[in-house]
Amino acid sequence: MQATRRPKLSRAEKVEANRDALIQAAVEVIGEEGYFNASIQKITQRAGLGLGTFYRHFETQQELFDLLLPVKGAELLDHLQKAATGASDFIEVELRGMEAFFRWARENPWFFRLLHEAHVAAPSAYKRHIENIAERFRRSLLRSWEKGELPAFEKAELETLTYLLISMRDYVYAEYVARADSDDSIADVIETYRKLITFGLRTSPTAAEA
Amino acid sequence: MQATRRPKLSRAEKVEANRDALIQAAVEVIGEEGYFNASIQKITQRAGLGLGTFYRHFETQQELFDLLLPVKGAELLDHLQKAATGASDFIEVELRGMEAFFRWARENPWFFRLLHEAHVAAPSAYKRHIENIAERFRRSLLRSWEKGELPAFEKAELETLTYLLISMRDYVYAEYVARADSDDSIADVIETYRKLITFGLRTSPTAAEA
Amino acid sequence: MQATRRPKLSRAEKVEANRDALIQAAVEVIGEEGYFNASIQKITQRAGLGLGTFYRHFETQQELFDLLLPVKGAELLDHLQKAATGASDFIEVELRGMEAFFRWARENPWFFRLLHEAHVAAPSAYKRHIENIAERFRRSLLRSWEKGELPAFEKAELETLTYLLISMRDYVYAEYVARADSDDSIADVIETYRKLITFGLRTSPTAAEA
Amino acid sequence: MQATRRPKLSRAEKVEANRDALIQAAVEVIGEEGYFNASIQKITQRAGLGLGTFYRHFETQQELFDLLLPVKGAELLDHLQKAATGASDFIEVELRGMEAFFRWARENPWFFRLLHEAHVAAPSAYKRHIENIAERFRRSLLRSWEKGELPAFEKAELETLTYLLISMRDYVYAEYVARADSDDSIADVIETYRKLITFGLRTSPTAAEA
DNA sequence: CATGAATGAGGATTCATTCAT
DNA sequence: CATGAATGAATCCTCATTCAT
Repeated sequence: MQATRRPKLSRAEKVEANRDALIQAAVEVIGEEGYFNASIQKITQRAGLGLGTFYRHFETQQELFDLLLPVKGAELLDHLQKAATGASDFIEVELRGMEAFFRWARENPWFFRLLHEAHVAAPSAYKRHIENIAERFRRSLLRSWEKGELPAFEKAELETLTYLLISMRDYVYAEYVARADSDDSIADVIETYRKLITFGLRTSPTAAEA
Repeated sequence: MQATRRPKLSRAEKVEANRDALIQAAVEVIGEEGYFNASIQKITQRAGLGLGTFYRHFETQQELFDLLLPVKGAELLDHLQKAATGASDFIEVELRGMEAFFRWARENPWFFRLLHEAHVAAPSAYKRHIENIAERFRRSLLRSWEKGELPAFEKAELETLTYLLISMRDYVYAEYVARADSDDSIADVIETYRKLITFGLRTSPTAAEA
Repeated sequence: MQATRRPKLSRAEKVEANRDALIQAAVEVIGEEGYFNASIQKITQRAGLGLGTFYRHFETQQELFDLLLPVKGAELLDHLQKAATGASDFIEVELRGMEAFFRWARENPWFFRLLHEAHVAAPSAYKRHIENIAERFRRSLLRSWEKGELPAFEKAELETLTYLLISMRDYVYAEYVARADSDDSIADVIETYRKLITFGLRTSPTAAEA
Repeated sequence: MQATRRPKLSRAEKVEANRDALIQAAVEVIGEEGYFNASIQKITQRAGLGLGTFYRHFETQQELFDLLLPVKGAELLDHLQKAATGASDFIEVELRGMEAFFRWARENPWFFRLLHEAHVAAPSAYKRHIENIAERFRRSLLRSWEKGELPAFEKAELETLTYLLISMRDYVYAEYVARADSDDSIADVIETYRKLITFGLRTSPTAAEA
């Protein structure tokens, strides 16, 4: 808010700012061209820094790549955390989180490429990120299960359920990005998702809710 | 030493054989080391051919990469086609297909890496492959829907349903690969999957089936 | 002598010729600028070849550096071999070899830098080369010793003698290079060397020869 | 904690101390890793100073490198000076100097690498150092010659003799370093050296001494 | 004077692609 | 058609040096 803080940056703050600039630049370059084409040249150029500066902050290119998803993923999860508070049951939590994610993804369009290519370009980071997500999901599912919200499943099945739901969600997210223009159609996708996780394929809602 | 039919290869057949050898070699190298490390050197070496021969069959490396998933994916789909015949409803078709896939994946361990890295390394091929799969899925779902097997959903929702189910299935497949050793645990994963798509999260099976 | 053999170079001969060109180019660049400044860029440029061609012949820059002294050293030793034949005693062998070396060094001015910097830049090659030289020296000394030409020394001392003589010779060589212009002064250096190894410091020639 | 004289350092003394620390650090780093790997980073780190401080004392890295051998060589020569006093003839001076050097080299193990790599990394310093050594040698030889100790040589030959003897001595030194463990074998090397410079190759000691 | 963050020139190496044989 | 030698653009990384604090 205070517009004129710029000259107040101390030495250490500038270092930190450069590091952040490099991370943000990397994230954007990867979003546009993929990990493979994200040369250090391109990253430092976009950050407005000299090539050599990169190596004052990261030992290797891979070190940075392995950092991006954890850092940016944590920012995302923090953001989603807030959105979910106050939801009554698991499905509501899930659908609210989805909406919050959509808003966030609109501002951070590089995120999907960063995430998906990490599977190949930064596998350990990818696993860590998925595990972070799964962890929250798992806890959320467990709470619901303990309240009796998941009558069809045994406790031991929650683990598998976690990953099945994450997989679907990932698809819905991808669709969201693909159809970023039309808010209508994405609403339909969410609704179909809601029905599938609520009632499954076979049961007619009316029968089940009866 | 055994002459075994070698001289029977006509000129054109030899060309075809070399092309196939390159495709198979590529698929194996990628399975072991990923697209990024699948240099043309390595591919031609494994195919037992000269480096330059590659360019007799493919204009660029990317052209081959873009070919692999469609070619190998089609082989897979042919294989699965047969397994599904005779199934009575959608869920049975799906579960039978899964089993058939597991058998096939055991013999073609390179497939998952080929598939997943294609998302990054050969995006157009990836999309085409997903589209091929979706096409069959969609038709299968439509048939079921027409028979009234999916009472909760409208016709327009089948498209979304297709991708949601593919996403989950992909996860189950990945789990299968990860746990290649233990057949037990994978059966549990399938069972959870079956319940989720059959009844959803909320409904207790007994209630629904009643 | 036959001026028009050039087009007769077979495929394999051209490869060999390129390899030789790289070695010769390296040797010259090192002679002029030292190992440290002998970048692959410079070497391939002087050889009239593309940068990448280097790596078809040598795995790394160090591999080439480790090759140079052995290769060129062997050429030198072959050259000296011939010059020594027919000499009667050790000292005559030594002095004749020196002259032959001087003639060779005039045509191969890069040799000294190649040799001396190898101590730092290619230590293993350096050791091998010194050992090659020592080997011949040692044998030559032993033959003389067996003929009673070295009355002051026991057999066990020949090893040390070998290296002491090599050290001095190296200096005389270095002087030769430094004074490449004047043939007179180098003759004086040789003469002083001859007297030192013949009579030592203390003995007057006349007394000893009496 | 112990205040030991630290506060006594004046401004100028502190500057001097830093400069000395850099020189000593450089000498040690070079002794361990060679000139080529003696980055300014490493040198300043070992000196316990900031990287930039280097440039308060030396204009360039090369300037420091060119300083080291002269500085440390002078320290060595001062040390040897004392050892030689009282020797009666040239050969005794020489052998006493050798022993003194061995003792010094044991405490300053970095010296040989500093010296030998200087030939490549700091050629002008190398020449200056050799010249310093030669200067003392030359004077020593001249004194002996004037006393008639070198009957076989004319005055003009002393120059060459100087360098021949330095060369051999250098070899004996190198051997000393290589065999740092065994005092016996080094004594044998010295003895062979003594005989060579005393009697030459041809003369039997008894005959000559008769 | 001391510091260390920033810089970018320079160098080794890889690999898709071309082309003469 | 098959081959593999030659090519050079592109990339990562190092490190001496500069300069603002």
